[in-house]
Amino acid sequence: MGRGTKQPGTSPAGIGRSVTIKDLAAELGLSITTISRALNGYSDVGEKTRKRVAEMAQRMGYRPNRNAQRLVTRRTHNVAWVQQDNDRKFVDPHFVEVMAGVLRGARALNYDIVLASDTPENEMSVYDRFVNDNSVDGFIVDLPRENDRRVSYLLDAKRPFVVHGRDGRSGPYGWVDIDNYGNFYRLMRLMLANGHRRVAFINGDESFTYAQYRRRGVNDAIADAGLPPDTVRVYNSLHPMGDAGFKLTTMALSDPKVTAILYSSTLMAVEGHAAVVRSGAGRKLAVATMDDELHYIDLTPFAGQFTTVRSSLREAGEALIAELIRQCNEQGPGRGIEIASHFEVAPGLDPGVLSEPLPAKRRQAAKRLQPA
Amino acid sequence: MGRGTKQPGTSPAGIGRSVTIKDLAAELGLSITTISRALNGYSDVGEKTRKRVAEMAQRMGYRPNRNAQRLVTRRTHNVAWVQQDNDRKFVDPHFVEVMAGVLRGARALNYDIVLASDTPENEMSVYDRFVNDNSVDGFIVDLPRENDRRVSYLLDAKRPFVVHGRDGRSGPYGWVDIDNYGNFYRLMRLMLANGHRRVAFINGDESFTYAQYRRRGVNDAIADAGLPPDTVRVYNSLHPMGDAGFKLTTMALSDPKVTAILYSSTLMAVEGHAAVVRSGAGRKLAVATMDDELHYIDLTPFAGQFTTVRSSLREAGEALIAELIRQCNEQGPGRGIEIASHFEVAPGLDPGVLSEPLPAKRRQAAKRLQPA
DNA sequence: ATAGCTTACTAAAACGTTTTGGCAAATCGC
DNA sequence: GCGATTTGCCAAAACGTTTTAGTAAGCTAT
Repeated sequence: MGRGTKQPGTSPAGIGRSVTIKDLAAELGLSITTISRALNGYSDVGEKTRKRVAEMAQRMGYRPNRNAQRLVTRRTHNVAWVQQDNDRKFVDPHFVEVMAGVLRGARALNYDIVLASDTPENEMSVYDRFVNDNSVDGFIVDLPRENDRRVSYLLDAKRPFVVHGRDGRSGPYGWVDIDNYGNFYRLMRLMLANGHRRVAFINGDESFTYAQYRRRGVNDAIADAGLPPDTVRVYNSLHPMGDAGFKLTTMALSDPKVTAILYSSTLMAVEGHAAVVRSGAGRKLAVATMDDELHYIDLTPFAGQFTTVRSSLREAGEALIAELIRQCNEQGPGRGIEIASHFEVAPGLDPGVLSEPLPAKRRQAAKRLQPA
Repeated sequence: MGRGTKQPGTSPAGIGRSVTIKDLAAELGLSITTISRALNGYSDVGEKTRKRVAEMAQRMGYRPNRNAQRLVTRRTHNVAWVQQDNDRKFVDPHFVEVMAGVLRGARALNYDIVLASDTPENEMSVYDRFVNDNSVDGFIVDLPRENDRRVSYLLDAKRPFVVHGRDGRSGPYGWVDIDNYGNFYRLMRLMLANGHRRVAFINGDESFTYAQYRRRGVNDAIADAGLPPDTVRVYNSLHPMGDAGFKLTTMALSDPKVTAILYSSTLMAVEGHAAVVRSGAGRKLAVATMDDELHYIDLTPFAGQFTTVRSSLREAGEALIAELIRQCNEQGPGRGIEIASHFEVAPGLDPGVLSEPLPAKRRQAAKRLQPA
């Protein structure tokens, strides 16, 4: 046979054919059109027929072939989540919390998540693939940097997407975020109002916007109180967690004037606690932390010792997928959604200043990184 | 118009059509057959033609429509991972490590992961959906229980799948696992050889097989040493982490005879360490833990204090996807793959007994839960 | 009774690939 | 130089849906 042969080895998998719409049509003596329209709830199918079709579909175990549906409707009911695979960021356990929310929301709305990872050198190629091969309807973008390339790309490609966090640009796009700026502005103001004049701020990696917002909140609170910039001392944990909490806390405490520590993550606060206990013989410290409600780490051993501002990463996940699917259905521009945060002040501190609003000139600071 | 209308509201999304194989054919004056075969590396296309096609595809930005391919080939290049959504188990951060490995392997082999969650009451319906709607080629099953229903179902449905862990059944199926039994047999034997006669074992949830294997390893080591069963005292952490480590350690230490603690997870060991420090004023304890190389928790603060047996969850993830894809391509039964573990013994302990093999009668114990 | 409307159905086209079964021209063996 | 083989291409069918553009039968209003 002069038949052509293929080099790359793709062949088996996929079990024998299953029940199709055609089988139903044959069995019921109806056209496939009617079957399809009956099953999809169109009004031009008689009640009796619809019932007959539904019953037969049930009886024969009919399941529509998703790929045929996707081919013709150009909708996949899948959305993509691309994880950075660079050994450092990938493993952030916050991811799991957000994903839990996304999955829950997706299930409720009949979507699935397509998860993939990129290579750090070649970040955009995965997005490029998904944008062009019709395998997803939209995207979730996590951990944005300032003016994130992924956001630019997806805006350009006019694909639905939602960012977890904000990338600081001024144009409209879909995002879900907490008020990082406002939370840290308030946390810092709380410390200042309680007399602390040397605060260690253990922030995350400031190449990500969430950490930039937080830092600006802290700095602005100091400026607005008319205090010198060195009232705060910033330490950056480039590793999202791990030793950072312990080491950075030890470093911070080497300055004997420090009376308060602000953590950008609960896990670091917990790790740092060991350092506090170890080093500070009798030293009294005010500790505050942004607590993302990591579901698997329990703070009860530290209850009453930390001031926390909490928000739900699961709620964020559910909002992400809901907004994304809304965009898929309605087209139109993405919307921004802010997730609420709740303060819980440690007993020693006077919470008075927390209820005061942010100064008018700071209202916009929470939204953009660059001046508009 | 008497045209039928639809009740459920599905409509937009999906940008205008893109370059198809037909466009290429028209542009080049060739048939779509030739385009397809050129692009897919068949031998019956001339070299010149193949080059022309490849160049034009590149130039016009052609990307095959995955859904059309999937429809006709019955292969999706997607595999499913279904997470339990029950608020307790979902958030296990070990998941992230395994997933990182799976994603890396999937990328290398040109697959994507479809992630979904189930409802606890209705566990099987997601599998049922994926098995019947042609949206995935195979499955990854995590955290098996004894004679896991998911395994039974997928064996029945004759779909490719790989279990992370073993479900204890005797028939062949695909799995990737560490030697939980052997590791804990050895860990316990090490403690006994070093004179410990009252050991607290803080195990995981024994409704999962990994914890059952570990417990059996511990029990058998005691039996083989001719010691009474109450040489070990088992505490179960139903919550995979969180307060468990702290609370259970405190409980365990209330028995003053305890001289060694065996942890089933590094995170619990780390949490427990706080309890050890707090309660045990000068108390000397040997601590050993199964350390799954959680990438984001750094043990350097504890280096030299713990005996650990480590294995790579990433490696497990990569093995999972590789074995799964092998099954998809070759059909045939699944294979079992064991991931290596490495011991690191704390300075105070004599490691002598570690190099000795397991007793012959125990060789099979690592494989099955039920007697064959 | 009849024009027009509604109800309940359908045949055929389309979605974008891969695969099947050829076929004409070029090359080879002798 | 001639039959057999190889090379390089193609038309058409198939995958399983949805959608378009109907139509025939029954009902309604006059």
